[in-house]
Amino acid sequence: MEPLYDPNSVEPRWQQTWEEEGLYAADPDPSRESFAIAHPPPNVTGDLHLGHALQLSLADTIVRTRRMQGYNVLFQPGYDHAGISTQNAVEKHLAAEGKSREDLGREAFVALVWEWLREYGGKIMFQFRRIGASLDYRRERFTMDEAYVRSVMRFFVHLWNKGWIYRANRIVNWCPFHLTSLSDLELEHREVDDALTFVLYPFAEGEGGITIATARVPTLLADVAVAVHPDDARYKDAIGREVIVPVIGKRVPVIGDERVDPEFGTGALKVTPGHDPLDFEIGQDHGLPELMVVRADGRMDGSVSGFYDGLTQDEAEQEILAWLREHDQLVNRESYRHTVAFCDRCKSRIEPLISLQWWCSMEELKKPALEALHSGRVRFHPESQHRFAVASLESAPDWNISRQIWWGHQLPVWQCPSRHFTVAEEEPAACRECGTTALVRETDVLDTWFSSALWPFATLGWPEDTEDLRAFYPGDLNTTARDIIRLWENRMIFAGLELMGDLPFHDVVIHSLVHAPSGGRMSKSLGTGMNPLALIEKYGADATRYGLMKMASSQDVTFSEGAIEEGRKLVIKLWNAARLILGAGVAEAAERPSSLEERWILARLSQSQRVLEANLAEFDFSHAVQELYHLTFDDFCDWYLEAIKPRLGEADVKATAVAALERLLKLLHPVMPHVTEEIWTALPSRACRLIVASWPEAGDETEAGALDAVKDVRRIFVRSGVLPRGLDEERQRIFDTVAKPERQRGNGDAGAEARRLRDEIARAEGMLANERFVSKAPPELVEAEREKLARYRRELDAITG
RNA sequence: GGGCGCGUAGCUCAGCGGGAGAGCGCCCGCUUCACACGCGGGAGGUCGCUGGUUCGAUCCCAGCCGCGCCCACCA
Repeated sequence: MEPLYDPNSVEPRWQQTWEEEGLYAADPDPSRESFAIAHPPPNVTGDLHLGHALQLSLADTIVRTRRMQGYNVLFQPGYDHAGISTQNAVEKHLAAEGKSREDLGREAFVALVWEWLREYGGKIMFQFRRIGASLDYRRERFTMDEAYVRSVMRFFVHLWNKGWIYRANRIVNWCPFHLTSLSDLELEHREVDDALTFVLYPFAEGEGGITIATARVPTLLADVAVAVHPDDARYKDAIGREVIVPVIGKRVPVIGDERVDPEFGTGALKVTPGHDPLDFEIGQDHGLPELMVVRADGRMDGSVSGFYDGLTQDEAEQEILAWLREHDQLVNRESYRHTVAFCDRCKSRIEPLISLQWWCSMEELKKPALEALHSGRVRFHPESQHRFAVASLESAPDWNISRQIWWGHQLPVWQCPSRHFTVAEEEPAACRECGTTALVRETDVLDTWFSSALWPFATLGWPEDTEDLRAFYPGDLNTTARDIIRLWENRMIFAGLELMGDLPFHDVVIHSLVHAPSGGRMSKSLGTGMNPLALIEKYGADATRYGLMKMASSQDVTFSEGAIEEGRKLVIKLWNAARLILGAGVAEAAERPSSLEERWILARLSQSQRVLEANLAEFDFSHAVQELYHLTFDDFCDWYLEAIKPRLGEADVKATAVAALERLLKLLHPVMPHVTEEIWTALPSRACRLIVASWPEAGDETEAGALDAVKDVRRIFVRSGVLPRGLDEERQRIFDTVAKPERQRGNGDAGAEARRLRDEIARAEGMLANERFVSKAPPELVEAEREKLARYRRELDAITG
């Protein structure tokens, strides 16, 4: 074995070998229990970021463990077409050439996206390979594959036939750049400094008027009422009267509505149902019309009001302010900081507009999903996220499934001139109602998450009844970040229950979000991103996997390179330990312990394995990984190897060491697959690749504490410089091999340990002298304290003689 | 405004009712032939603040203070 371990030359070699030898491959095998993870499909135009790397490391660790445990494992890879995101990326490219998608037209633009994807898309799978993710790459799927499109169409038709899809005018979040509606979940809210303008609306009859406060002056052209709280004494008499909207001179009613906050502004609200969600609701309940004065592109529309057609909103605002000043109706204007919605993809300010959209009713879909969540048939980890998933599903509003963009799954809806809808998976020849062949397809595309919802089974061939589906559905686990629980997790759950009649998985791991060292969110645009490939190049994939998993303890975690450095240390340490054991020549692997330390390390391996298995079962990756670190460093290397080093020439000692190393490698493999496989090939007894070797049976742990007494003895010696007396032969030997060098150096602070013991004795005596402690504390605790006291006294005697 | 979470050694984090821990960093000593990518030792914490429960609280409860993320129609 090479003295120096170079992950960059070893790791890619194994990644290639495993894949070429078909060890990642999952094929239906009725003789074995299956274990399936449909890995979250990244954006096809995406790049590997830390979140992916973490997510992959966690899932791959579970996957590799399961594979070794004999399960028929499917780890499903693929991409998402990612609607707006991808369209955006391509449009940016176009913009660089001074073109827009309108210049090309829809068909040419979509063709360009495909072309662009062939060139720039799909890079991320290479990066997935580089981190060692054991996905079945033969099965790569894309949410726009021909077969996948059929699944999506089937889903839509299914929902339509159930009567759950409908069309309705709603106020939507409109992105004036993308010219599409966005769901609430595609927004980003930011604080903005605006002006709050106080405008007088004079009464139509008589003196005076009502002053309203607004942050969006131009929309007053679309006002249809002024609303006040019904109990607001200031305006009690105004309800039922009419006021005149400035500029346009229109008479509108004053209405009472409880949704008006009397504390805000003047307590009077201008009602603009066409441009504000709250106003829309109020308008609906009061039977008011919905007028619009802002166009889809964000500019003013004069067709209704007769004013400012084509002006920007800022220009219109200036015009209106001038008019108000002139007529003495501008009461006040103050600076105002509030949160405003922006498109989370292009950062344009959202326009609330009324638009005709397609919706999917959640009423029936969410019932079985909620039942599954409540009963725990599907469980989110940690528990707090389970509660969040339940709450967000319970309150889930109807799903706006249409988007007015070009890249995506076009709705399978055709309309005839008589406005009949024909919904079908394939293009119909004629209108289902009137038989005309003059059909026009709906131009909207589906929300990206509509297709994502099918990921766990569309990738297996649904709606066909495939062998893959029977073998790998339902799956087992999904790993994701908590920001897409509502977008994706909940939807996969109800889609799976509805279409497959079963859950897509029973466990959902909500992993940590890794923040930049500066504390904030990691994001490329903020310049706080971190490239995992750079880390892999610097430290190796094994170390990076280790480090990321070590960091993944609580819900938000600050990135620390030290954790990865620690992983690197562990890799190197393991490598050198293997060199020591295997360096003396070939030997068989057999557990033939003949001494205390040998029995001890075998017991420790079993004990540690149980801890590891328990940690993984709870998806506690951070502790799992730390257990492995201490097992390897402290116990295996610092104690066991140091103790047996002088006797490694003996056949039985070496055979046992090789056997112990084998078990250690198996436990480490799921976390650091490459270095362990590399060492494994040097073992004399290997019968197959480590990646498919069988997971060990945890054995007897009873000897795990056997060396503790020796460790204590050594500690006492090192600190006091005094050799304890009365060691048995076994301990004396271990003491001589491990602790002796210290004595020869004459290191240690003589008497320090004795002082420490005297302190301990005083503390224990003090506790036992406390009557309330002795009488009220649990008896076993008191007894334990007595035993400690006795032990400290014995240790002190051993030192001082 | 609501939800979730976090404040423990210089840094990143464990521990969560009975003796303050790890890794990194720092200091001291070691080129002992697996590993200086190493070994051994050490310094360094009123466990955010204030109350409460308890014989006992870093740990449980309440209230503050600070920080992060997610969500939200106060115009």
